[in-house]
Amino acid sequence: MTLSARANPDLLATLEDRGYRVTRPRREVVNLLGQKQEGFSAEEVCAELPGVGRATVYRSIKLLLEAGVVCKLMLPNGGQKYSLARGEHHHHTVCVMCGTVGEFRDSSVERVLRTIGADIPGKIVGHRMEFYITCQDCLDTS
Amino acid sequence: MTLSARANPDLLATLEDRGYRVTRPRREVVNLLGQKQEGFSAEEVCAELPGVGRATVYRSIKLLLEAGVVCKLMLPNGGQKYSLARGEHHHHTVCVMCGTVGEFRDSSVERVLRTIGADIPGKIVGHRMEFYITCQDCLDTS
DNA sequence: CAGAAACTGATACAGTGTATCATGACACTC
DNA sequence: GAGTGTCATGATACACTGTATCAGTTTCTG
Ligand SMILES: [Zn+2]
Ligand SMILES: [Zn+2]
Ligand SMILES: [Zn+2]
Ligand SMILES: [Zn+2]
Repeated sequence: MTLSARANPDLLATLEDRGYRVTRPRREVVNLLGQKQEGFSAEEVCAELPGVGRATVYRSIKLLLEAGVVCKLMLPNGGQKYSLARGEHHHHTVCVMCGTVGEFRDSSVERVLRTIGADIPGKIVGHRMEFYITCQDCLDTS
Repeated sequence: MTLSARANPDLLATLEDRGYRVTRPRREVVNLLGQKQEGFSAEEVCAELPGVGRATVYRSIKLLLEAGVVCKLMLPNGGQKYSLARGEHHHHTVCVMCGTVGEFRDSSVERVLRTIGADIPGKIVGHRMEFYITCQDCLDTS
């Protein structure tokens, strides 16, 4: 298994490559996300970018999601967070105490998932997997 | 892997055992859910039970969730559905076309997940996993 | 049957995301 | 560098799912 740490992709270039215009609001969103090492919520981004409309923040995140450079995480309570996708297919851990997001890759999971997928009737179009944890910091603090 | 098919638990008895009162609204909710073989949304239940208040429907589903006899599913778009939990730990498939929910168990996944969990710093408190599919019916129809 | 405790449901609220649409900014050509 | 078509913005309103409140009702226990 790989606990990740790798360089951020150039989010702005990703948008440009996909034919979207480079605008001030998009630059601001993308710059902010580029700093964020942990997961973030859309509202959090809105709050930190008062110069960018809420709708635009949501739209930008959606574009980045579709481009595959941002991923969406589901929390146990139904909430959602986002996280930069640095590189290849991976999955996430979320601390249920503090919300910190981690990332990991594991080829054996993917292999098992492929095996299961072969037994499921119909066509697999994707999968989701998250670990809910109490992170070391939260364990230490309590 | 096991593609499931098994008897429904007695939902009402589950609530009773947990010290909750047996009331008409709860009976109605529980009876309806007992029929539902596929996933369902909370609003769908509300619509089918005009004699039960919306809040009560949500509250009842929450109690059944906590009791572990109902599970929550996350859809790719962030939506949520629920499904009866017939028996032991399992995971779900959701058709992205028609929304039909399936269920499967697989011990090798769980084994791999335990292995990964051992490498993740912190304490694992749960996990989530869903397959998104296009089901056979939807494939046939298109 | 009486009383305490739990439950209900109408309503209002909260959180997250989307639709609308008039206005403004971008990129490209000349 | 100005002109122009198209795309993007953001204020607002809306949609959806779930929760908080609270007066009034039902259930259970004794
Ligand atoms: Zn995977
Ligand atoms: Zn933590
Ligand atoms: Zn289907
Ligand atoms: Zn599992």
